[in-house]
Order: sequence, then C-alpha cells, then structure tokens
Amino acid sequence: MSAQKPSLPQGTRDFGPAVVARRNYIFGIIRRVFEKFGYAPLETPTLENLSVLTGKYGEEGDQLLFKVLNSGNFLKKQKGDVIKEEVTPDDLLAGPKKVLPKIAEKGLRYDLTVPFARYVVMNRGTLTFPFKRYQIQPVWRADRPQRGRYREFYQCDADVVGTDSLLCEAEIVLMMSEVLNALGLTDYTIKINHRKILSGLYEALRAEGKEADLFVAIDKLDKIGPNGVSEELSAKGYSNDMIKRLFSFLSVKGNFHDKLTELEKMYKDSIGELRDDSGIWFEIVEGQQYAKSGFIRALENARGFDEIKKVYNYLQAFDFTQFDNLEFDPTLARGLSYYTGCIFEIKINNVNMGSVSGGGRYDNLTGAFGLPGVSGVGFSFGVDRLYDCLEELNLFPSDAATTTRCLVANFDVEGERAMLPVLRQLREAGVASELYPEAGKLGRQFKYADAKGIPFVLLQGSEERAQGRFKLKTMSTGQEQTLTLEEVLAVVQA
RNA sequence: GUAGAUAUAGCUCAGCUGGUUAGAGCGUCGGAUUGUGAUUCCGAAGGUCGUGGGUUCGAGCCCCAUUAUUUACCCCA
Repeated sequence: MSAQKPSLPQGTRDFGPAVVARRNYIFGIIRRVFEKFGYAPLETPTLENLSVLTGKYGEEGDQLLFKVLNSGNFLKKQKGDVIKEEVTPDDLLAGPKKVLPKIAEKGLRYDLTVPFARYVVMNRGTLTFPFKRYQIQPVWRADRPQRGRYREFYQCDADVVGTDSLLCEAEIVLMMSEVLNALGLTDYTIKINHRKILSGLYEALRAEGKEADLFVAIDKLDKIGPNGVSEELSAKGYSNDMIKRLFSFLSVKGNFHDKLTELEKMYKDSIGELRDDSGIWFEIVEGQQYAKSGFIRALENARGFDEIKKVYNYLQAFDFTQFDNLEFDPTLARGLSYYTGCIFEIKINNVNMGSVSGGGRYDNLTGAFGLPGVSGVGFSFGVDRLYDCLEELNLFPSDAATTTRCLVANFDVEGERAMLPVLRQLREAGVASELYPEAGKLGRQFKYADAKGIPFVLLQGSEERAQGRFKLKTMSTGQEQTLTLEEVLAVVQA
C-alpha cells in the first residue's frame, strides 16, 4: 500500500486540545446564559431528510445543502427478480433537479432552527408550550470557504415557540449582551429591525417584483454604499424615483428612538397617499380613492414599528443599561426567508468579520410541517466567528487552554511508586493532575509542563521524601516552595 | 458557480536576468546540565521545491495543464 498524503475536505478543520479547550470556554458561557433564561437543551440528528431541509432557506440555501448519497446501489433497485432502474436516461437528460431526489434523500443540517421546527411538530403532543430550547451542534454548508466562513461550523441556538410575546425578543437582546459581556467583548452592536418595516418600505416605494431583491440590496448599504445599492436596484428594475424615495426613508438619523419615530412618521404619511395597484378601490378621506389591498398591507406593515417599540420598552423596564450597543437599523435584512417579525444581528466592531450572531421571529416555520399558527423566535451564535474575534482581540483568558493543573514529576522507580497516592489525593481534591509517565530527566519534564501550560510542578526526590515534604514549583514565576501535602493542596486549589 | 492570489523543511517564510551542493527563524532531537522549563551556548536530523508536461546546454525561478489552499463576489454564523 502506497502512503497517501493525508488531507481534510475543504472548509473543515481539526481542533487540537488547546483550541477545543477555548471553544469549550465559549460554549460554557453561552450554555450558562441560555440555561439561566430557562432554555432546555435539545440535540437533533446530523442527517435530516432532504424534504425537511429544502425550500426553507431560499433558492440560494438549497444549493448550499450537503446532500448524502443513498446507500447501496442508488441507480437500481431489485425486488425478487425484478430490477427497476431508479435513474432513467430521461432523468439524466432532464438534469440534476430530476436526478437528485432519486439518488439522495438525506442531507446534512444547514442550521438548527429548521430541525427544531421539525422536532416541535413531531413532538407537539408531548411538549409544554411555550417551548424553550437551546441547541449547540455543528451545521454544514456547501459554501466556498473564506475568512470567517467554514463548511462545518458550530451554532448555538436559543429559540422559543408557541408565544407571540415580545418579551422573548427583549430577552434575546439581554442574552446577547450578557454573553458578549461575559466573553469580554465590549465594542459590539446589536442591530434590530423588523421584516414588516422592510415590507413597509417596499410598499411605500410602490415597488413591484421581488421583495427579496430590495432587502438584499439595502442590506449591503454599509458595505457597498448608496451608489452601489442604487446600481443594484436599477439592475433589478427599480426606477430612479423609487430609489430616491428609498434613500429618503433610509436617511433617518439619531438614536434608536429618533430613527424609529421619524421613519414611522415618514412611513405613515406615505400610507395616506393614493396608490395605483390593483384591488378594490374605496374611499377613505375627502373623496380620495385608495386601493384597499395595498392600504391594508401597509397598515399591517406599520405594526413592525409598534413591535420594535414594545421590545424597547421591555428592555427599559428590565433596567437594561447597554442601549449604546443596541441599534435600530432599517437596512438590516438577513437572507433567510422564514423570518416574519423582528430580526437581529450582532457585529463585533473593529474586527474584520461578518456577523457573529443572527436571528429573528418566524411566524410559520412549523406550518411547513403541518402545524400552522405557532410563532417562534430565536437566534444563534456562530461560535467559530466568535472564536476568531476573541483570538484577534486577544480576549481568551490565559488559563482557558489549560487542562492539567499540576504535573507530578517522576524521578525514578521508587519515586514513581511513592507519588501514586499523592496523585490520587490531588485528584480527589479536584485538582487535575498527571504523573509524568516515565522516569527521566527533569529538564524534559519541565519542558513538558511548559509546553502544555501546566501551572504547577510537584516534585519529591529522595531529599524531600526523607523529610516527608514536597517541592512545589510555580511555573509562571519560577518560585519553589518546600511544603507538606496539605499546604500543596491549599496552594494548588486556590 | 465567477474573479484574483499563493503552493519551497513539522510551522512561518527567503531564494538575485535562468547558472555549482536550495537557505533562515521557530519547532523537534542530542549535548553543555543524571534535581529544574520558558532565558544562554554547541551540535544534529529534517526538502521528489504541490503534481504532470514543455522550453533550455541547464528550471525552485519561464510557458501550459492540473490539483490544493486562500481572498473577494453571490450568499451567510
């Protein structure tokens, strides 16, 4: 057998001990906050049936799903003597769309929200609503990897389904800021917007065509600037008049409250304008006629403003203090197609990294699985991006990577035997400890401790053993003390 | 899917218009030091120069192809 060069699939990574320890540090903080807010853990399978996943993330998302080839001979099926072709020449001619469902019926999960919705529907009889769950598992996307983007990455989701209450939205903001604070991140922005406000913009422009084109374009405002957005919208068929109108809406300035109220006023003014789309015309004021369908849509969209305000009021009632980190951003769009209400995103400032968290309310995700009328809201941390941010900002605590706290040096055969009970007592005291597994040069053993970041080394050579004492070296300072075992435990446990 | 960049030791990278035997730092291993790491000193191992073709008297360097990695677009955590 010839040796092959080992390699990893594109966009995947190994995680060595130090990295895992630091990821666990992040997981720990997130899990603690989620549990503190009353969310219970859930895990779902890596594989889902493709029928569960497809159509939930938009066209783009479907393409990014990893599909898993059916087991066995996926081209033919044999029953008794009858061999049935699964994939016919006609299918092949018709292309991948026709062939794919016949050869792949499973896929890797793309996020945690859709599997959660599936779980809720399948277990509706046994769940107590509102149902709050958190979920920390990897997800897969067949994307081209680049900075902060991997094909396999961890998401930490917290979602609640079965209630419309905007308290949940407010608590999401609280959880977001609490996690970021605990991680030592200070310069961040939690952006909030509402799908209905976005739809309202679309309505106010009297635009036609795909809403999503508009959302995707304005979402890029801070990246490609007004000119870029104009160009993109022109290309999608938006008139100069509409674009001009859009920017007058988006020009709102000031703090959270100012921006929101100003935009709301502009929007409500525009509702009162005559509209020319099809529908039943009816009279509203002073003999003017309005298209009823558009008017009703517009009124419905206006609720977006009320909801954001309520979330804000909840936060004030909570004595939330970090309003400086909270921004109402009417350009925030988010691509996932299932959002219907408030939407969130977190940007870590002064780090070249996409959003580290995103989420929102989805009114009818369970409807796709036959359970309509169950509203849900949730969000997700991208741990891999958080990790990259913490690393770039040097915010990992120095002991986050350490597992062993005390290395017991190994002098010789008798020494090794004498240290075994000591090792046991260290461990019983809850001190992560290891005995260097072979007698040998102390230099090597200290190097080992240094390389692993072990803070203490415990030694007992013949001299110390004669006095019934130990020598404890603190690696960071190089200081050594001669101590009894009790004293050693006290120092090491501190 | 589209476009660019890169590929030389375990890692990070030098390598002159194309010219003898391809270098450094870090790491690893050995020694100075058989009771002391990070710091000091000495030494050693480690390379089909991504792969396959081509040009040339001669290719790490030039050309073509290919694979991988990476950045950006699209989209997203």
